[in-house]
Amino acid sequence: MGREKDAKGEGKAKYKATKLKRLSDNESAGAGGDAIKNSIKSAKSAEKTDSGKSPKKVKKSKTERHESASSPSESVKQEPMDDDFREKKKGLKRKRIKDEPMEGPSHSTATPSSKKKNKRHKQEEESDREAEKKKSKKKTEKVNSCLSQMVKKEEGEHPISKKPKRTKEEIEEARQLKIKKKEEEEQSRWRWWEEEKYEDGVKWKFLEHNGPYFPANYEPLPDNVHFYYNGKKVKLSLAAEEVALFFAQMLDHEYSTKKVFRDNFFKDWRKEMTHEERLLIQDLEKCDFGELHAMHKAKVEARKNMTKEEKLVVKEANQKIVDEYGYCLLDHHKERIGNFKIEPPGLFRGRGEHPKQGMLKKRIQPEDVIINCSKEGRIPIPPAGHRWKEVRHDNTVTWLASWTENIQGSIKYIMLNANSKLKGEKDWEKYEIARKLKSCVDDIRNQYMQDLKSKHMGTRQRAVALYFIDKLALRAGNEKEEGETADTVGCCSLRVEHITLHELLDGSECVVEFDFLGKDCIRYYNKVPVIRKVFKNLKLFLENKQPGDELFDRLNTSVLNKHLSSLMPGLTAKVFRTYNASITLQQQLKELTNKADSVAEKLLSYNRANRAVAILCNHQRAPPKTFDQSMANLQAKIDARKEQLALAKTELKQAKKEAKTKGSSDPKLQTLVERKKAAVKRCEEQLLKMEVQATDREENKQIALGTSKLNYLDPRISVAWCKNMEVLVDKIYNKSQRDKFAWAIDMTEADFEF
DNA sequence: CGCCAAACTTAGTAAATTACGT
DNA sequence: ACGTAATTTACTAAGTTTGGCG
Repeated sequence: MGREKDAKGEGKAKYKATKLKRLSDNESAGAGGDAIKNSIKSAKSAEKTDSGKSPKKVKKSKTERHESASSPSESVKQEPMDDDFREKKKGLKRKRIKDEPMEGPSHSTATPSSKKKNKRHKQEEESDREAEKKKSKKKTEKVNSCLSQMVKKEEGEHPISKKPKRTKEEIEEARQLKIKKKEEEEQSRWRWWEEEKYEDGVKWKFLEHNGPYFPANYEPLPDNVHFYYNGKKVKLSLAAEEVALFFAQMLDHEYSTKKVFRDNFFKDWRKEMTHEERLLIQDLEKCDFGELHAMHKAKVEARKNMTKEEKLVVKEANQKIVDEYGYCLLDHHKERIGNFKIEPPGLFRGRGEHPKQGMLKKRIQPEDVIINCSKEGRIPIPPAGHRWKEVRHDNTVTWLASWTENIQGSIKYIMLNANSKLKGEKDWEKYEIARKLKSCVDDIRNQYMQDLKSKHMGTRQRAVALYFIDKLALRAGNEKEEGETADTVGCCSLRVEHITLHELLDGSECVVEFDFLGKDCIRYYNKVPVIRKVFKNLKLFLENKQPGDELFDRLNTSVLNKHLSSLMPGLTAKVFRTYNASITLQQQLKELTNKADSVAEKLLSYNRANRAVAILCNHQRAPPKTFDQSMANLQAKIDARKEQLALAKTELKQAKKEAKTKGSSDPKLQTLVERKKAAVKRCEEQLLKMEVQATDREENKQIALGTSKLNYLDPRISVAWCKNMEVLVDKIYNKSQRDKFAWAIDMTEADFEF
């Protein structure tokens, strides 16, 4: 699929370096920390979608924010490092822990884990290798018989006795079962982090799966549902009807009213029509999808109103699909697949002002799909009457199947779940690289501070960009093809129109005001005091440029990353995000939590530390639909509780008075006093808890914590914190997060330092 | 070396499920 | 027991980085 590439390079105003200014500031660089002090009310783009070319369109409705004028010089505190992760990525071998107690260069923290592991898993103490073999055999069988087992299991239990309330024993039994299941799961978990890594690019030795799951074929409309054109009933061909229904289903959505969306849809829809249909249907405005829309709504409603039994049937059917297609066998271990379903056809909805919104995302056929698996072992069977596009056996990649999507012409992959070895190992490695950056970040910062004074314009641009990436955790910012995607930028692709320089703003000198749309059209708005050298460079970069010109005209991500990797193997722009996120969490946790706090308070602090990171990384969310409502509810509850507390207090006083006057010897009165005291205390605690909750929720209104938790924060920091603070890991990680971070939970001791 | 396809991570939102208060 | 709110999972778009090729 040829993507047309055209006149984009044209506009690059190549900037001639003017004379070099000697700048005299010598503040040191520093990152991460500052942003935290920013007020929580970060600006979610009011006009998330307003991305147009016109300069500064976005800029109007900024929430006034007063940045703390914290000097950028307070750099992140450095901890002594025991880590010496130094060899090149490629030759990385992980030592088998039990065999050789590991002075392994790369994963210093694995050592403590081995100790613990020995403690915890005495049962498996037969020779490691033997156990391995046994396990894998068992697993293989398990995979095959998995479905039947599951069915059996359910039958075995008390088939959830219809309505009758369950007896205490039954509840207890269920609980026991849960515990048992949990243990079983723990037992069968693949502890890949204790195994040796494969050489170089090899990702697996054996891979077997059932191929992707295809969405059901299109069901034609029932006879009583019609499409009308220009007021006349029109029976559409199957293909055209399917696409019409896609549109009808979106009629409630705002974007079905957008011009670009409608135009794209109509154009693509017409491509699906027969010649006759195309002749007839020329104007979208004359199309009446009313009955299709109504049918869809009725279906949704019906689904909602299904009885318990019906829902159970659906659930079981889904489970069956998961059992059959949701797992693969990778090097003798059963692994969950992340996205085993082929994406169903529909109308493309990009984010923000996407030029391709509304285009038809086509149905994928087996003939479009490439399968990747072992040569030996079963090869997935394509759906009846079909064949695969290709079957290949490439063990240097991690995907099981792929296809090319028709909107952008990019490849989509079917890959493993986050709790798999392949994903986990990579994740671990990511954090090790970030920790390595910790050990040399000072040098790198000194270097780019020097480079700010370089006589080469390119070098200075690189230095300023790096300063932003480090201090503000901006993304690298690849260039994008105009017209293919929404107009968003990152660091290297910033344009003149995205920053405003203020010699003096809100009492701070040298303030850079950023306002641009980043990934997913999320607005980045920030006013940041920078060091003078950076400020002066920026002024220089802006000279003789138009708002639409690139700020860093001598720089792109590839230049930047090449430079970075020369400073430290494995270093790229995004490592700074990981590093600054993780180091910020660690530092904030240290600052905010006390061992003496209650669990609720500790968790609030954890959330706050997490939030500091989310703010740094600009992870936003739409305020929940019901936010104001639920906030009001909570407030009402707090008020009610306050009243109750007041009442309890007067009662206590009353009781005390009585106890005093009517002879303090009366034990009944004494216990009454005690009881009232307890009530007051309980009330106070509950009130505090709710107030804490309210604070937490309010502060979180438009901040998304999940993204940083899942992708930027070294889980070992959190696990170590839990150990130190005696907080259950379950309190901060839910089930799937615990699965994803199983490696960290298993290997991390309380003394872990990022 | 620049360009582009490939591969993989990161991202927000919608749907589904579970928890919770009445 | 039931309806609502909160949480979790599913989904897939949108980034970054690498490496091969002309």
